[in-house]
Amino acid sequence: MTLEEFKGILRKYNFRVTGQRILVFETLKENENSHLKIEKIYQKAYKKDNNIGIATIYRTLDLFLSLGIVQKTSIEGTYYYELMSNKMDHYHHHLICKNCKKIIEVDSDLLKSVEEKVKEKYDFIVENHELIFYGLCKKCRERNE
Amino acid sequence: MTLEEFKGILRKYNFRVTGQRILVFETLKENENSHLKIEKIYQKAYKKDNNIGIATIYRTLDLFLSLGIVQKTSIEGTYYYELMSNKMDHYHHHLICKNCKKIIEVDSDLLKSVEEKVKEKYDFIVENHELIFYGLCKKCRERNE
DNA sequence: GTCGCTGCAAACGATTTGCAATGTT
DNA sequence: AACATTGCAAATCGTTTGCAGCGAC
Repeated sequence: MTLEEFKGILRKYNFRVTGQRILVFETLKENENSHLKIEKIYQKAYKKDNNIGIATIYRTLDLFLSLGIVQKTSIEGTYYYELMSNKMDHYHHHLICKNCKKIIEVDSDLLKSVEEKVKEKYDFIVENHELIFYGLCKKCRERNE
Repeated sequence: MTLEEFKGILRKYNFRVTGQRILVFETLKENENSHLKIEKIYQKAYKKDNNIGIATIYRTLDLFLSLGIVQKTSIEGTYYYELMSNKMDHYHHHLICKNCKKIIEVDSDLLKSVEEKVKEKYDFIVENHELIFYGLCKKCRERNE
């Protein structure tokens, strides 16, 4: 999503294009492959404009969520935010390294066959899922040898 | 896990068998197939003994967690507790119905082949995982027809 | 009798809210 | 000019902590 597309979404729904909203958008954009907690987003935004308040970060992220601009993921009790990309609509998995805590994004559809089994066995139709694998990434395995 | 086995675990590690610990254990035991938030556990325990304080619930659940008596799962920003059963050690999935919010436990190992793919593609070794499917259970589909 | 455990209330951290000032339209 | 948005500080919520008294051993 480009900055202009982003502004377009705000205008389309009659929300104002403010400096703070652009700031938060750009912060997320610059960290497109990370997963940031609210506090981290606030710190990064604050560095660029030390006038922004944390309440604005909360309100802005809530707005972005309701407009489908960001996606939020709950991992071990805290929420992480990332810009929505179209690939992640249904297929959204994370690998979390126990050691370095890095969060790796997985974008392929690993679960099609699993969802079919769930339908058969539990008569439950899956619309979305959240899958987190905990383990060790390559680097951390090598470091521990 | 029986009450006597539970007391055995406490004694084994030199923790005292108190009325409150038994109360929390029994509350979890009576709701073996549900997933309860802290607040709910407190309410249920409070009904049986309106002298118990919520701080005790927090401390007791922390203790149970460290002793492997309960398992806690983070779902959409809050933690849910349930008595540990041996089947759930590695294979622990949940189906959450969007409509009735019921949480259905899945105990079969659906992900063996997926974990192999993760190893190949991301060079990441999975030690544990948390999988949540969001969708519609049978009852809610019928109700909405 | 010792000391681990508990209830209470105060403290804490994360999030939300009310409101006057500001910025976008 | 109208009013949506913001920063600030106070309020609120869930969780943790310190401590005196109680209860298990």
